Amino acid sequence: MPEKSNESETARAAQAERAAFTEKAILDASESVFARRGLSGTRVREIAAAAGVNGATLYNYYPSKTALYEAVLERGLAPLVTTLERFSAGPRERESIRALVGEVMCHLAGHPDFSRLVYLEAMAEGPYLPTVARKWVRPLFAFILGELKSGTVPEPLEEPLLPSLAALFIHVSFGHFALAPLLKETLDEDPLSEEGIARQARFIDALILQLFPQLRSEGDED
Amino acid sequence: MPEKSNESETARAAQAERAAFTEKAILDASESVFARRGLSGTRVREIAAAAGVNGATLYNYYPSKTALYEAVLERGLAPLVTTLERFSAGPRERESIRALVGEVMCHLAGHPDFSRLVYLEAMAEGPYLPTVARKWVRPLFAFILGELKSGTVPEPLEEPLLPSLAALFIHVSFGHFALAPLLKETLDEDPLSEEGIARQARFIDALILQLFPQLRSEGDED
Amino acid sequence: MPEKSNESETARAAQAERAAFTEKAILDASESVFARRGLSGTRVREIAAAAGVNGATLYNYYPSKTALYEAVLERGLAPLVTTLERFSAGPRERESIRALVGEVMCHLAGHPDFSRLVYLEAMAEGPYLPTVARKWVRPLFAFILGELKSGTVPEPLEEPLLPSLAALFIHVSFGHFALAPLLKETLDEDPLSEEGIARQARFIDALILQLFPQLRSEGDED
Amino acid sequence: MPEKSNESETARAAQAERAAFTEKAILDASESVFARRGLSGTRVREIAAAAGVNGATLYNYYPSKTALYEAVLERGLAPLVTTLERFSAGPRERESIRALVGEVMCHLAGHPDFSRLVYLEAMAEGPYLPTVARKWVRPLFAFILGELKSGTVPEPLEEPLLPSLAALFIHVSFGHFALAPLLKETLDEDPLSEEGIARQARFIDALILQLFPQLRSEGDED
DNA sequence: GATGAATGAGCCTTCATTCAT
DNA sequence: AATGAATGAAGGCTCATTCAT
Repeated sequence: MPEKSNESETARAAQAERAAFTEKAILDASESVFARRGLSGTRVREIAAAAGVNGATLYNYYPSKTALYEAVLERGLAPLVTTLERFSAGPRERESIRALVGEVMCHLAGHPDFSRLVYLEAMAEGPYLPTVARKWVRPLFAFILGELKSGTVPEPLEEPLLPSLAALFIHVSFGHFALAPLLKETLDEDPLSEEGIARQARFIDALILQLFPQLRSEGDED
Repeated sequence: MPEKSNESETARAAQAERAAFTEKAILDASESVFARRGLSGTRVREIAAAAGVNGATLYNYYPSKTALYEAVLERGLAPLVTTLERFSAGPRERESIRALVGEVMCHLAGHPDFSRLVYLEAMAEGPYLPTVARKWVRPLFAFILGELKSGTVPEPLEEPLLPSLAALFIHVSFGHFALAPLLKETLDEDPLSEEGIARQARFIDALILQLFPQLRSEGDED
Repeated sequence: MPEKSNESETARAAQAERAAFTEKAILDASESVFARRGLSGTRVREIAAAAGVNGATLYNYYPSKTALYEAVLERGLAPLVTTLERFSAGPRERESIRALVGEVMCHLAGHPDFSRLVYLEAMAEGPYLPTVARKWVRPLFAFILGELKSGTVPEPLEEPLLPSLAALFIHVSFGHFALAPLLKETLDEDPLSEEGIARQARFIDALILQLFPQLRSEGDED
Repeated sequence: MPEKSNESETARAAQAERAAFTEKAILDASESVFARRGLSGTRVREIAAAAGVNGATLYNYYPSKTALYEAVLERGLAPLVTTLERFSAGPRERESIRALVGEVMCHLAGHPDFSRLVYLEAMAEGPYLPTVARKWVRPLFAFILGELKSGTVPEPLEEPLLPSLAALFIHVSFGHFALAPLLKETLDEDPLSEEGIARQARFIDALILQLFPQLRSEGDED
């Protein structure tokens, strides 16, 4: 009996591991396909093929295509939210924005398809847009605007333009990933390569320094 | 007899006018729906409903949903291409970029859905992406980079970052329209309102001035 | 006033002539297309194109595709029925069957598509099949069987096989036209050419002579 | 474990059997409907209904209506081709034609709809006509004509009429099935009944004997 | 847990038909 | 009489989803 119990325990553990593996494959495949085709444009069979499983297997993990989409969205959003909360709760330093944008870029580098999901959802005016706005964009804007007001914004960027300035940071970070295929087709290099992402990160840094000259220190200028 | 000829001519003209009206309605509706749902995500019946015609009527004007999509893309792209050609052929002036971006923003204001189409096509890595890149983005980058190299770029923006700088102009113009629903949900105003578009145009202007201080003159500063 | 009357009379006559011309074009086109595609398989636009008129024009002459089909069927059937009636009413002669088959072949030569219509209708078990059977095939069989019984049928063709013998005449006449495309593809000549039709007529003649030796006379044997 | 393996093997076999059953039902239903309505005239929903499955299920087995049509054609044609090849390779005997026609009639009796398919395809001048001609009719004619030339053909059937004589065998075999509905409507019995088919076979036999008197032996005459 | 078979709903497209001119 | 524009009703085919194994 105990052996049997052991056996079944071992078997159960193996099965659980296998299930976890399958689930991750499904989520990864979903993220990739949803990012390219959108919710209504993706076919579950395409996801299944990309995940290497049968179409029916998806339904052992998620009750519907929509639920799968929500899971992908949630998985991509959560770390960003956490990061932002950490920054918001932490002490304000002169270059908080630079640091935050750096971390965000780093996260997006690991999930390069997630940006597209957000853009797709925005453009489709989809049902998850309010959630994304509430959980992520609104706090982000609050953080940035808080920084900006407490800092000194250079003359030409008057007060009413500050939201556009905040949005700028989304454009150059998320937008870089969203537009990547177009840029790749235009320039002769892949914006999603390590090199390309690093360069965009440096660009954002330089942009910030040029926009807020008071942030410059000796270390930035070499 | 001349009356009869006149009659039938008039009748034919009236019919042609009606057809032109219907075709424009179809194109406008298509632009709007495609921009929200993408090519594969839109249902022709939704376009037909938005255009106020029967689903079958679409096929009297365009042979397929795809052909309709291409027509919308072409209609949105052509004026931009023309504008860019005019600027490229014309004399270089100090603030050519400002002027060009201004005109582009103005065109986009009239076709606020077109930007989304471009983003969707980019994210889907669709079959028309190469065309968009070749006809529009590549010349645009050539123009901007030509300006930048001839002008003086401030220190932090070193040479390898120039493509990112060029892309910045797409992000703040097209990106503004593409992300509009998300911004609307986040801020409490519509980025697509006349006011919102004007403000973004002013922001771009200010951004340019801050990035290229040598462009500043007395007129810009008040 | 009288002139005007004359004018309008002339005009009316011209219009009537034109209408008659159009109607014949429509019927001819219909016969050709129906014979190839069947009732449900033909598209009215194809008929219209073949007739050189607009699709809507058909409806000025016939209320529906079905009505057009009936008209074609009737037009092809009527002369055959008339011919058969003439033979049935006329005096019996030794080679009545030979003469009748000859006339039928002659009519079919002028309407080579009509045979296919009959075959299509038969194979589809269409709604006009009973009509065709009643008006044409039943009287035809009655005539042939009347001849056969009055004549002497050679030994191997016993009584119960007589219907098959009657059907044989349909097979070699109508069937020749119906199968023409297959025969053309198989042999290297067109069974619908004048030469091809004449040869089949001769074949039928020879067949009859071989089946009913007592019909032979000196004239047939050279 | 072996039981489990057995179980799953059994299960898989059962599933395969079920699939084979469904596929046969689909093919049978297709043959029946195509034979009546032709390729363009049949609705896949009608086939599905006749096969007792959902319309979408058809596409689990065949990628398109056209592919289904081709499969039906192939299934009907293959045995005939095989039979003919056997006869062509085998020794020539006096009554080869009689025997071949007998076997063909026997096969057609089992697939009474197939003849109509061939006729429909011929009349429509469809895209599969060349295939049918090349694989079946051409070899058949070659066989028959080979027999005829080696044998003695009676006087009235001169050389140039031999192709018509070969075609006669198609008319009386395939044509019997194709025209069956019309004959049924005309006579008062079903040509597709066992009795009807047997009688037509006997008729063909008698026909041959009457056309080629030298084939007669004592056995045939009683 | 995983899968092949099956299906109802829906999508793009075509068709026969109508109507204003 | 003739036609271009418009449409309701399918038609072929796909898709997300279910179920038995």
